[in-house]
Amino acid sequence: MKPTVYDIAAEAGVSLATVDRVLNDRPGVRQPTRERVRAAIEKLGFVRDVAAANLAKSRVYPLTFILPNNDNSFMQALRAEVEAARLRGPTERTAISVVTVPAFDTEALVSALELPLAEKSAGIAVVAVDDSSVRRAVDRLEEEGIPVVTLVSDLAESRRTHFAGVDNEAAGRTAAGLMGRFLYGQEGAIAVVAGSLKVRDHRQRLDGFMAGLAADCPGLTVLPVLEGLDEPARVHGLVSELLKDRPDLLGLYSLGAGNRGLIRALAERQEKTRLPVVVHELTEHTRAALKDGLIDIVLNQDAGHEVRSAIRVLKARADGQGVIAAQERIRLDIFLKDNLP
Amino acid sequence: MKPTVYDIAAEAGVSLATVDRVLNDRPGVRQPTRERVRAAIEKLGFVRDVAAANLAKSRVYPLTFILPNNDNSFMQALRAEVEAARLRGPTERTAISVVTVPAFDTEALVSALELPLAEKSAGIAVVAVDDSSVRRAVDRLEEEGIPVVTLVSDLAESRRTHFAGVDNEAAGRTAAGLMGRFLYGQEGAIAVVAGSLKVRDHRQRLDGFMAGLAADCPGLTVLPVLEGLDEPARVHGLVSELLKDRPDLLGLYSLGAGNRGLIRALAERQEKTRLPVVVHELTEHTRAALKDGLIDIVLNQDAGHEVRSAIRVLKARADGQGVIAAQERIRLDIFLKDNLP
DNA sequence: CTGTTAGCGCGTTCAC
DNA sequence: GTGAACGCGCTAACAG
Repeated sequence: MKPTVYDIAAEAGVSLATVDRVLNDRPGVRQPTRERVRAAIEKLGFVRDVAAANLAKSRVYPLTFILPNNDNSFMQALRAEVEAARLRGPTERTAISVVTVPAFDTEALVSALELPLAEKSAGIAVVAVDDSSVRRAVDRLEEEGIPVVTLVSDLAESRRTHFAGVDNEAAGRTAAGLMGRFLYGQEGAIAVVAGSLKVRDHRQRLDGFMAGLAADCPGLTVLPVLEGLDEPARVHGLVSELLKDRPDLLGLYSLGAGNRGLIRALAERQEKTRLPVVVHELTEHTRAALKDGLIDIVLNQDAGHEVRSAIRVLKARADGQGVIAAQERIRLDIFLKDNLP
Repeated sequence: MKPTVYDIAAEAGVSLATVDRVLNDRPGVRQPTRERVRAAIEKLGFVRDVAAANLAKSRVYPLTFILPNNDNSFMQALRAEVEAARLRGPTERTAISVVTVPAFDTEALVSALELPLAEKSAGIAVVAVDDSSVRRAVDRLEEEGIPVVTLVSDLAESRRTHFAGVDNEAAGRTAAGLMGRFLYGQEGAIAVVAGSLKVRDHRQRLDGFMAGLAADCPGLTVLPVLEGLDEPARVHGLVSELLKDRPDLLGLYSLGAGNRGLIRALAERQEKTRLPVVVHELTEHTRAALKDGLIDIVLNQDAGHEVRSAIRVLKARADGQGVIAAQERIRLDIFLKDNLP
């Protein structure tokens, strides 16, 4: 039989309450007594039943998700996943509240991270904007003992507990690796479309892509990066022009959003020569374009996994438990038309 | 406040025990009473607290994993993951027992699936061999109410509750899609190395590969399949010979195990021409070969995810709960040297 | 058929 | 400092 607190109490010759105090690191126990209890726990191999503890405490984990109000498909999907998780709250003992802030608005983000708001939470998940004021706000929360998980976009050098997102530099390198193999031996130019290079994940993807290309594909050069601001119309304009101006283009890597515009431009393209295209995020539009053969590869991060992972990590941190590291690693999904979910 | 069984009892004007009987579909309640309770549950939006129920029942889920004794890296990893899950048992209320059977031995598998053994289990996970006697054994267990999850390798047309593994046909198609893009426009032969085509997953991968190639790559043909029986030495011999005989070979797809031998043969290869290689399963050896540039792509299934998923599904089925479908989908991981975990 | 009651393993007042 | 006793939401005997 698994030992319980009773067994510990008996073994240590103390009462339940004392065992409980030691278990939860609360004051009111003399050092020697504390040691005796510790020894008993060790000796019997006691592992506390978190479910029972939560029942006794009627514990719910009040969690706060701070999300930007971007309206691209990915952020919509992310918000939908958070909402789905919120609805599962009763079953999972979570009470999730969602705070929406204007995209890329550092000040708004910082005030959402202010202590008074956060204090009611057992943990916070935030799509970070990489800025020193945000970093300070996050660090302060961690110092106060409120665990923070960055979601999708990380915060460099901060004390956040965990990052639930993909390695964007690796994503860029992977795009380069694929592109290089698709265009093996050829010489010429590749175009890159980004949302904005002020956003950390886009920057990282670009860095990874450039590094990968430089290392493995001597013949390929990259045209000046087009910034489409993640807006379909703008992306459409930029890419249309590009395709017209550079009929010799060898490949295209889109590392931001707004791919609806890119796909439209590709569909309108006149030349029927081969043009390998790699984009990010699986949406209704990129899925269709993949099937139609307009694009070759979609690199994706699973928003559902990211949200569920953030919740698991926050809950675990909230009561000092460990997590299964491999389970919390967000992978870079690579989709061809052949392995769509 | 979330309604509890007490609230239901009060609302329906019955006692706790009656509510409990209705909740658990146990006999001893007249139809009208049953209806009243049902109505109360509906009205108050009661959701039962599984954790509390499990606590009251001191429930543990006795789970049985039936695994083959193959000694290739993947099966070793799978067994290690099951062992890790077994050790987590106390925390997750599971009691996992492992039964090891000789690989590809249908009879041994069937007797492991016999009722007497299975009866002590709340659920069974099995690496299936696709055979009608196995199917019958599995179907009988399901009829008896013991949920069965197939792991890694599925059982066609059976009643198993769930398959925790990748879509192998999609994997084959994906290999073809990548190979076709790597070799765009070229004409010539590709070689395929399998373990044994008697194994369902290998067969499916091959079918997918052939179909994909036929559909998208008119210039590429496939040489007669080499069967390496998943043994490194044998694979080494076959591939060495192949590379010698066919210096014009365009690409190589290895859909089985024993890749240690394949990698050795590649390392010994004289010609320095390009030879795209796609293999399955990320192991110590394939990882190293990926880094060294001997192989280009590793298609992988995450054994840890498969095991954890099987456990979640079996637990959920055991008490009639649902699962988050997206979470239980085992994806095909595609690794380049650039996105290794 | 239905109701009463005592736990499951743990946390938390309160007294002592 | 320490302990006894009750309750969290639910199940399982045992009565009635």
